[in-house]
Amino acid sequence: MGFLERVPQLDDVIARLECAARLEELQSIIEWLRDYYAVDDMVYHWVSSNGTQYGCGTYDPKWVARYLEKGYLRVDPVVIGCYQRFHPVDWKRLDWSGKAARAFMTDAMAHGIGNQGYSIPIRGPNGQFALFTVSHTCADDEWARFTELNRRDLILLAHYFNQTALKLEPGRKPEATQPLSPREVETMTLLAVGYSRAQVADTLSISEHTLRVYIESARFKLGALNTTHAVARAMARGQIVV
Amino acid sequence: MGFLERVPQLDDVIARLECAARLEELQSIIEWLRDYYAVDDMVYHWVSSNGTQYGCGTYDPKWVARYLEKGYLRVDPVVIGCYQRFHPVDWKRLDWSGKAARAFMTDAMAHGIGNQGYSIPIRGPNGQFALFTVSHTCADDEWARFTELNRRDLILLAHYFNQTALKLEPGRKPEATQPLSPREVETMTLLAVGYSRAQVADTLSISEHTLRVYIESARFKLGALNTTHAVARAMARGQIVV
DNA sequence: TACACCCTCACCAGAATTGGGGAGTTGGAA
DNA sequence: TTCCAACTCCCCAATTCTGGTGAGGGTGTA
Repeated sequence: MGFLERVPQLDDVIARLECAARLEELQSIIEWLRDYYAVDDMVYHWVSSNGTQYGCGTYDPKWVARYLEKGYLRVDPVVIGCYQRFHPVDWKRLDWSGKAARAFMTDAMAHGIGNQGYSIPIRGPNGQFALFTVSHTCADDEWARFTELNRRDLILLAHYFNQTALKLEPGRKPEATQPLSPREVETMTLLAVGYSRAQVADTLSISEHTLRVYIESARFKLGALNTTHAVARAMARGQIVV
Repeated sequence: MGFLERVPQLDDVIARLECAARLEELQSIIEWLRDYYAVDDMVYHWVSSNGTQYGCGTYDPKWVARYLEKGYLRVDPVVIGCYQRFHPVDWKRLDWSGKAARAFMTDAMAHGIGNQGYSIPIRGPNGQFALFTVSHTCADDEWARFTELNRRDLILLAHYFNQTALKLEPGRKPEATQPLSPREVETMTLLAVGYSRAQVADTLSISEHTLRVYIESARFKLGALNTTHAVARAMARGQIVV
């Protein structure tokens, strides 16, 4: 029935990804894929809401170390650009203006990063954000052909890499997200869309005193220091929909 | 090179999706897919951050109307469950306890919704959230075989449906996201992690007066009514990373 | 050279939020 | 039944936030 049932190699890779019991295994899989596609580099990089980072890929370790040391995460136009969009994006279409971005690019080039790149952003609840990137050194038209041909492979691979990485994420369980009660959810939601406490209380037809109890209890459950923090956490954890 | 280059039918559907110039075309494509996979129903449903909803699919219009009228969006365990996870999920694995959920299920059954279902959540920045769902009436083992076989097709289709829907979304352009200055980003970020204004000013080594200017200007740029709203918007739009 | 934007600082008064208390009802779960 | 969690209401005082206006120096672009 399925479109894809006749592609044993994709099946194999996905099966290997799904069976992986340790994050280290992803490294060998991604190296295999790099060779299969005959590109310079292939990288899966994931950032969770609490700042945890994990990555596997074929970048020069020196470049990875420098990237972390320099805090390039907040400069890299690939990360910034992908953070704000959903679709796979060619590096050429990103915003490389700005002093910091250009300095970053020359530094990357000096460390052997290819002039072409294609990155697939992946998002999940709890502010999860991951990138699956392919990079290469070649001419524009050759790169266009490559991405056109392999886009769908890469989307699927990005998805399964992320699935496996999330499954194996070590610091996942401790975040025992305490569920909010319906009233607390309503309260947080209305606060997140700009209502003042008085307006929220009015909207929910309860007294402002009662409302404060909800804010307090939600704040406690979310481990937040103040109302703004509580709303931010509730959003980041996907407990409210704004 | 690519794993998938030999699957012309998937190419065709994706090409049709990418060429679509109007949301109505998605409807005929999804009907075609429903027939191709020989399932009861197939639905793409998307909710944007401003509450806009869009859907196309093969559900009975009466059920869709009832769903909207009853506000089932906030009751439906499929939506609630998928909102908090990233991976495709079988309906059987969702939490159907709770009075509201059970009432919803019997109502859905009465409207001819299948007993089996498989939903793929899709997420983007700006709180975008979409669901691609396949539903059918059959036995558990038959359904397990179906999902096992077609999971990857469905992931790709979900992706391309979402891509097209976002591209065609009418209320998308007006959201001219005004970029925040570095200081404004720092301010919003620190507020989002629970710092008080005094703490933020201290951390940034500026006076609290200055800090207020940033908050005010960020609030203005974000079109926010207060600080909490500004932080929520900055987060939802991916302008700060918490 | 303008112009625009960013960063920095200041004043003031009113409005809103916050941190502690305590207490009663309801409905579902053990 | 008993217990717990959720929902509702109330007081008070200190702290914090908000809204408006003004002003100077730096940097980069047109």
